Amino acid sequence: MATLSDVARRAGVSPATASRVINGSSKPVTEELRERVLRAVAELQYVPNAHAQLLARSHRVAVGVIVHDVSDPYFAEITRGLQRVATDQGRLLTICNSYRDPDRELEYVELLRGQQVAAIILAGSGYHDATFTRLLNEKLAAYEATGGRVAVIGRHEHSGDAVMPDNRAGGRLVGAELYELGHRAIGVVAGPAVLTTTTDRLTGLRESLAAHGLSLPEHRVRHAEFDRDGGVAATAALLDADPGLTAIVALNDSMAIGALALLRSRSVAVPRQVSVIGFDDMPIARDVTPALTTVRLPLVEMGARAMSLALDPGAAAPRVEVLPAEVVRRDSTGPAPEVAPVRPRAAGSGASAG
Amino acid sequence: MATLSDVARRAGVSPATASRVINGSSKPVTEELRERVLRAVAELQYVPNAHAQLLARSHRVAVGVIVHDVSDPYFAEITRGLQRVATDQGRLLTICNSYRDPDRELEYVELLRGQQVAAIILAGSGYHDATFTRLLNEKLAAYEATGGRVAVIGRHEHSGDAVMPDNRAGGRLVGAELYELGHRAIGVVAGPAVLTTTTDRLTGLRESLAAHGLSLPEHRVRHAEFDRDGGVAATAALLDADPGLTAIVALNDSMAIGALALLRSRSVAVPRQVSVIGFDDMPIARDVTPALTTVRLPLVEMGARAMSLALDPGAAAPRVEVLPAEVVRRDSTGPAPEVAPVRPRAAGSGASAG
DNA sequence: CCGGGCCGGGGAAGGGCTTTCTCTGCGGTA
DNA sequence: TACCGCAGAGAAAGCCCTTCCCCGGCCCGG
Repeated sequence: MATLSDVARRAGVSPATASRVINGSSKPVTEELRERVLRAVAELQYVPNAHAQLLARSHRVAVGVIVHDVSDPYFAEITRGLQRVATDQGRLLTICNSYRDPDRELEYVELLRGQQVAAIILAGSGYHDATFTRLLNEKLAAYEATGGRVAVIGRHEHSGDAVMPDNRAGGRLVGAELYELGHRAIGVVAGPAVLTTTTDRLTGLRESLAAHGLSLPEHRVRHAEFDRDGGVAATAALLDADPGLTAIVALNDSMAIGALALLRSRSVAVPRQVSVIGFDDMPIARDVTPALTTVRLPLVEMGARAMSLALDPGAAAPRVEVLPAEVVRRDSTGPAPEVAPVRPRAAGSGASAG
Repeated sequence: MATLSDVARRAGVSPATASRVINGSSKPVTEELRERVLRAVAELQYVPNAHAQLLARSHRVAVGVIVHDVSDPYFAEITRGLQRVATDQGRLLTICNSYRDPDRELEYVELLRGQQVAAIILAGSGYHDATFTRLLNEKLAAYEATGGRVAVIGRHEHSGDAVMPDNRAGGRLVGAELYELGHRAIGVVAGPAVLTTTTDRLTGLRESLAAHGLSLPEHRVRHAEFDRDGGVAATAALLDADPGLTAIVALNDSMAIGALALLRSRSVAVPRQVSVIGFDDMPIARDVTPALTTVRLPLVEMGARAMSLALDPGAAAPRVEVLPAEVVRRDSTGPAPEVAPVRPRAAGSGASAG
């Protein structure tokens, strides 16, 4: 690789001058030398060594984000928001996928610290795991102690700047929505119990049902992976155990899509026999059939806000921005049927399917 | 930030020894010093400066990939394959989104070069743009000249190692499939004409139709963005101009989903009135309604192969791996209806919709 | 008893860049 | 004419780490 001194030598100037031309330093350089340098750069196809630059420069320009999985639309949207603000401020964004592995998450914090990023953003649910939380907070504290900035999205456990989607309120909206439609036999297709996002949404849902005197027994909540196939599995388990359900709450849209797939495979009409409601409102939600009723979270906005917090010098007190959830009514929910709606697969005859 | 010399000082050893302990060098260090160093590392929460390490070490460990957009499932799948192989070989993957902007793509090549990556992988369609192609090849050549490795996915323009999905054969499969089902009035919802992926698929389609004596007039091909909304727009234009179409070919699945959405909004039954076929087989294809018939490309495999090529020292001759396409029949295609199937929105009376 | 070889450890030279400081030479002012 | 100041260029000191090379002990063999 050509180096700066190669360029300088070829242009017949000192490395200092070459550097000044290349970086557009404030220090003036005569037009002639400037041109000689630029010509040398072009001829040698010179590209500065980014690592050497970072080492020599004082201020850090990159920002890191740790998500569960960018190819999950939920994080893809958040990342879009992060990216937008980062780019606006001339910063590079490094994306790390933890694939929901807490250990990997810890490793990535170290990695990003080693990369000298200006800020670390943690997106995605936290874990109910005291040891992990302590370890993570230690690492983050160490990072912050050396001037690093930290912002989190949707995590209670960190005490600094945070953007919080109102998962609990969203859960309440789901409960209210279904209650109004007359549903009383409600099953929940939930993500891993260890994720705070799961429990927050569930808590909200329970709260609103409780307000109407309904309870949500444990056997009507099935935990599985937070993805399409998890949704299929949990829905199947739910229906097998309790064929009388009239509504299924999926705690995210991916699972809801799995639920729809399973219901279709069992020829259960949605929403005539069973209503399905999701959570997040990812873009594909409007394109499945029936179009998915869901709780919308302002994902892009969440990303953008988090990046702004991370790049802002930071107030003394931690800033927490709570972003509201709202119901988006589409075609997968409807009034509860009046008769037992789901026939067990084996059963062949009987009951009109009004 | 604590530095290596901080650690060394605290442990009462030289930086050289500290470095050896931390990196597990082959040079032996007595147990006592080793422990002192490790304790100091823990106490100071020391993390090596990755940039300094890269500068000091000779060999490059990171690999860069430039995709159009990772949040597009097509690239998400490819990236998954890349990632898997990279991780297996202990390498870090840096992902860059060009958002289909050729200039940004050029910039990212420079950026990755500056980052001293061991290899650059270009995923996603090339462009019909001679100037851009020349510029890109120059930059890549310069990179390769300094020992960098390059592999491309689905691009003809680069002469080195490549993984090529067989887009043209895939196009032919689409044509054959629809012809067999009796479709003669076929419209194409195409991506930007400037992308080679678009033209390759189109060429294949034309070939197979021509083999049956059919032609594909220009007005039955509508170009738009390669995404859902592009699919909506192009399908609308197609149907408005030519209500007699019995089949719509979308040149990728995102556009196909847009096509389905538009058809649904116009109450056109799929596949009874109009068949829809996509391309790529992204995961969501099976979950839309009707489930999408499409041409499957082994996306993850493509990524994995490309990374293997990139990390392999490389033969003298460029290696090109062509991966086959195959039709996945689902529910969005069916026999062509016998009577004119689509009534213009405005028209109210007439023709039975058998 | 002395010299060579080996082992554990440190000194110091980079690696490529930025930036401060220094130096030169010029123009302007008294 | 003498001096001051400044613009423009270069020398060199880092930034933090790795690794080559060397050094001092020790053990062993001659």
